[in-house]
Amino acid sequence: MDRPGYSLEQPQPLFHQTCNYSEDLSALEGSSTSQEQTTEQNSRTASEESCPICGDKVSGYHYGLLTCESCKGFFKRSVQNNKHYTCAEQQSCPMNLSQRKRCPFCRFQKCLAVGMKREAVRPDRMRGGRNKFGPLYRRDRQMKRQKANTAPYRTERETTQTHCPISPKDPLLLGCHSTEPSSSDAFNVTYMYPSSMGQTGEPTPLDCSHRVLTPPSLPYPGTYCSLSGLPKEKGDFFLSYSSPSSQYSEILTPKTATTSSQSPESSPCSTPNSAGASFQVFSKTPTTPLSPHSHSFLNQLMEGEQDESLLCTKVLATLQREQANRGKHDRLNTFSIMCKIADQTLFGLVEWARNTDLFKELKVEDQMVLLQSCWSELLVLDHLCRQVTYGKESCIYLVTGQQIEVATIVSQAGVTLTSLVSRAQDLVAKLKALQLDRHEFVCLKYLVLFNPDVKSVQNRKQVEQTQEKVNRALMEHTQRNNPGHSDKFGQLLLRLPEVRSISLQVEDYLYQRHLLGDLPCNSLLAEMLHAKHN
DNA sequence: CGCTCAGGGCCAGGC
DNA sequence: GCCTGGCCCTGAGCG
Repeated sequence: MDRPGYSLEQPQPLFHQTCNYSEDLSALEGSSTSQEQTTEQNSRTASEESCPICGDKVSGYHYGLLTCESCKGFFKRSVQNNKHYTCAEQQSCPMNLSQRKRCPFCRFQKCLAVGMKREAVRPDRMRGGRNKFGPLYRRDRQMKRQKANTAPYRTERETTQTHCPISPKDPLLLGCHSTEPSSSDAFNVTYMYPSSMGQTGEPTPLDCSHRVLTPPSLPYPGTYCSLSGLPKEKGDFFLSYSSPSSQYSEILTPKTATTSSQSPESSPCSTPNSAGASFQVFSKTPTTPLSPHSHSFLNQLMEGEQDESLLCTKVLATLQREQANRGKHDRLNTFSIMCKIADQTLFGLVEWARNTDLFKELKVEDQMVLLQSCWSELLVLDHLCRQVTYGKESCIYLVTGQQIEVATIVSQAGVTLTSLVSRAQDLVAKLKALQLDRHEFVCLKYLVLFNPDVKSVQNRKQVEQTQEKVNRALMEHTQRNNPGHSDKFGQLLLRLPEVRSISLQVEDYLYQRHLLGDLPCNSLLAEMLHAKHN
């Protein structure tokens, strides 16, 4: 499962990515005033940084982040002219100075993936002035200045010890610099770090310059690390996802089809599509051209896909913040960490849904009831897809890039959890056998989301029509791309009741833990559980 | 009120 | 004829 740009031989520690824009700034010297220094630092910062899309020289902030002049122009033209590109390859074309012109599709996807904002392109084409991101740009600069000012300290830390700003004993968040597992480890977890982590693990809103996004999210294996906080008692372990402390109502309500002024990419939690690369492992991506209709519709469905590396970055950053805010003796236990991870993932899924054009066409009330109905199924589907994509047969692959041996979980978890794990693994095996590809996975997500059978949906017909449309697209896609496997479409649909069943079991399990007071309050996960049980 | 700087327009060059 | 990308213009916001 080699992936371009990632060495399997030389695992790098977490947060090893350095921020090249600031490394040498500490060496600034002379008699300049602090203000002059700042200006100089800023100009050097901008001029020395490379464009996160193509690596060219950055010319300033454009549409949300520091980019080169050419990507600025490309992005502007693409948005202004409402371009719809297609990729002749596997939607994972290399993007650099010499190859950026080859595939506008991948270039545009990367623009979105690194955080360029469509809404920063003015619909009225008015010239001049400042956009609404001004304050963000300023904050970004301030943070970079801070990084620049602390460069010597940071560099020293990087080379002497862990790169993790929090407790070096933190089992889940610690970079695996310790090469030997602690003897008290309950589980050994193979760490596979994302390359896109910032130095501090705190992604700044606009600072995408130190991210390596495409090929994205291609973690590399690290050394073994411990999960010393793992269950002392059976059942103190939960398998899948996590979410942030944001309030559900806040997340869901602001956007409607007509009032939304933000494009999908504007959301701090949206993770625009670069899934093409994330799914390279399938390599069974369409080789037969689709009909223009289903091709464009499928592409539309794919557009809002989350980028795994960004999600990973966000989840890790949230976990680190959480741990950093806690005392040395107040560490999150494993179950809480898993809940946080699930909470973050769920947050990302809600963002995904909210940002899809089809979903935005629904009334907010319908959006809410649909999400409240299917959130756990989306989580399960997401988990399954991650396993199909990255997971080894005997391991559970977490969104954080970590792997946990199934046997270890089974040996230490309670009955319910063991059952959940094995059911999920069975389903993973079936999906692997079916050679699920990313288009199919996305269609399944839509089918789960647009469920006309949900009670109290007001515009049932609209939901039904969307589901039918996706259904048709999925059927056409599977028929075209699997001529020798005429029943793939039916087989895929047959997996959905299993997903549903597992998700109900997950909900029950979580609710039980919630009643025991194990579930972190103030989480989207808890809110969703409450919404359903009320 | 002048300066900054990010978005828009223009246009030569390349394909 | 379309796309690219470098350069310049514009003007809101800030000090």
